[in-house]
Amino acid sequence: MASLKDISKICGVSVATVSKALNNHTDIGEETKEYIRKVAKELGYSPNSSARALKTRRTYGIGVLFVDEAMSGLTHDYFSAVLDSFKRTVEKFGYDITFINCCKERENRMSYLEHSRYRGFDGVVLACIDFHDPEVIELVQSDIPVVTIDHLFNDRIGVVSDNVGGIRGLLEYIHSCGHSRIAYIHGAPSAVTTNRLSSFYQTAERLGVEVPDEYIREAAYRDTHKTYQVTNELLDLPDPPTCILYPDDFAAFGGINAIRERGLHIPADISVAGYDGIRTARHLEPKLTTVRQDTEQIGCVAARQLVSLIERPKSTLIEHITISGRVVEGRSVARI
Amino acid sequence: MASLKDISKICGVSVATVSKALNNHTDIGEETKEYIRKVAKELGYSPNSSARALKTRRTYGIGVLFVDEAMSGLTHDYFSAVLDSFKRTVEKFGYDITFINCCKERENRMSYLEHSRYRGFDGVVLACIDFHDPEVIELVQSDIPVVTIDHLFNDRIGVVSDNVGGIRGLLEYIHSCGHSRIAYIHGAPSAVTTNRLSSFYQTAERLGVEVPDEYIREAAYRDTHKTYQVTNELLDLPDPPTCILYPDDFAAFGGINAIRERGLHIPADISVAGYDGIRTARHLEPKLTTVRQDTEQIGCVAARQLVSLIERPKSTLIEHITISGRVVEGRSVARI
DNA sequence: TGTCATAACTTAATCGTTTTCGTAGTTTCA
DNA sequence: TGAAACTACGAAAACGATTAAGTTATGACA
Repeated sequence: MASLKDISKICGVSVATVSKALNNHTDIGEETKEYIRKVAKELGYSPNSSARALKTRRTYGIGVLFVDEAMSGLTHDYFSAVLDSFKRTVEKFGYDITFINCCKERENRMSYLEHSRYRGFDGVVLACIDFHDPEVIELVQSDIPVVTIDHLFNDRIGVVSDNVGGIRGLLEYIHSCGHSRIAYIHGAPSAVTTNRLSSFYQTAERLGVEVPDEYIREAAYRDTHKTYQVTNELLDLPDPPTCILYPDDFAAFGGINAIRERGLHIPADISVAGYDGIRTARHLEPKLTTVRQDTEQIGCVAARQLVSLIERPKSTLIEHITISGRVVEGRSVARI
Repeated sequence: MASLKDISKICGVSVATVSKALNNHTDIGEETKEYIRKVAKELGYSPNSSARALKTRRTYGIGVLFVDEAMSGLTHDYFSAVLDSFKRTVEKFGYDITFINCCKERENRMSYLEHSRYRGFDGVVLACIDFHDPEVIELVQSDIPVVTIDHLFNDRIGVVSDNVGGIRGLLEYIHSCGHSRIAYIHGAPSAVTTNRLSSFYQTAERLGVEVPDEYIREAAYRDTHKTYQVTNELLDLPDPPTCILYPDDFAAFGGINAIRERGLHIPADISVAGYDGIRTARHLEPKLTTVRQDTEQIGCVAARQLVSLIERPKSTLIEHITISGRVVEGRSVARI
């Protein structure tokens, strides 16, 4: 409530002096500063970020855009972990995060870019979204500093999980366990999916593992119903796989349920593997063999890159950064 | 980038006219409005929320404060579900949410209240936090509209899950399955814990279920290690329980692992129940018997109350609202 | 002693909006 | 026909902060 003007009146100095004193400029006397700080504290003064932003054109606000096909919102295990790390990191630099409004139903809503301009975000981070959406493209191509997660644009900074390496490692591990009939239920088409899928084929070929077409099935990320269904289809094949890879850990639960409903046991009768390494999967039986994505690192690196891009645009390299995950050996893949 | 001034120059009218035209005031001619709107669109005009906030003293921003003892941040299943619902609801009313900085390690950080004033939040929502923290109290007692979740203050709006009814229903169900040696591993002391615990004792007494002191143990919410340990203690008792209640679903996983390590089966050898009804628990085996909290409703009601408090302070009742959950019958409690 | 640098302020403009209070010009109506 | 009422717009002040440029007073130095 108290403003610089209030303090200036009490202290008998100009508003400018108060501003400079509180911002610790060098051209204000030490005792004056002390006095002003004391009065400011007494009045419970708190700066007004709106006024400051208006003048300095910096809000210290970062916009977060996240939409996944399943509309999980904040309940998305992988994203919420990345975001939490991102948040903690930018907060260290004095930034706050605000969500870019993504409900497309409102009449008279703003586009992502309009919303970002309205709020004056210093930068935005995009994750898990439909990167073909014209509104997303518009935002990415704008002059607002942007970092994308899990999708790359030519001339923008992007942080991706090492999907190629992840699938490679996972497949190598499964192969080393003695499996050669390996199915892959993958997620809906996207850059991530493409990378994982081609890594799957490539690695399989290198290992000499044959991949029949009917072993490759499309489902969707975080969709337990689809994986439940597709798993049943795979199990009904005349020559069913001995191991099934799922789009992610959560989606794997759907497959696991399908398997168990048939009275089959994991991994005795069939092996399964997930992807992500979500927290919950670490505490469950059978402990899921999966690729743990380094969400902490992804969020942190994305944050540092974005802050750097905002504060030192000239000296910030526009690069694509890959964060490697690691294969987590659970108990869901049998050695045969 | 374009401002009202830019538009006013091109249109040959005053800035005031442009402002009023774009805000659809009645004292501007229809054709003038049309023209101004057209030019605004051509220039890609977007209002500046900072300037608007400075003048109107309304940011349409809502602060979110959330800290739990396990520092789960956004990865907290229960909270993230509530928050997601809260977010969707306030967005419908034109508000955006921003996190109140909660990392207490920074030198020179702002208190929760200072941060809220700095950002000029129109209101704040508090959840799952340590309500004894002086900073939290300071924020709650301030003049900023506030809604608390899962904790009640006398003269503030609060939305709580019906913990008393939840535990009652759960215990009644378990009792109806034939159990009478029921242990309760509860969370760390808090209002929520107190309610659940007293409901447990009350219901047990009404049902004629005896509760030895050694059946009531303290662990912590979302802490699988503690529940793992305490579960072992319970199982080592000369007269172990036939059913164990856990602080929440996630914490239950720790107990489940302890049980399984002893070669015991759920629910054949021992029954367990959780609390929360988190998404993941719906897809797991054994499907956990639990109390599903209505996170959708909690978030939505909290949001509506807060918006009402902001926009119609006089006519908004300061009330405590209880949202009831429901017992979800899984397969983790045996009928004996 | 006069000049000049330095320290410690102040003045005033500005950021982009909103809003109150005018003020012309036009219409209505007795 | 003249007063009253409208219509459509403009002038200007404010919101709270920052900052470039200007202004004193003081001390240093040749």
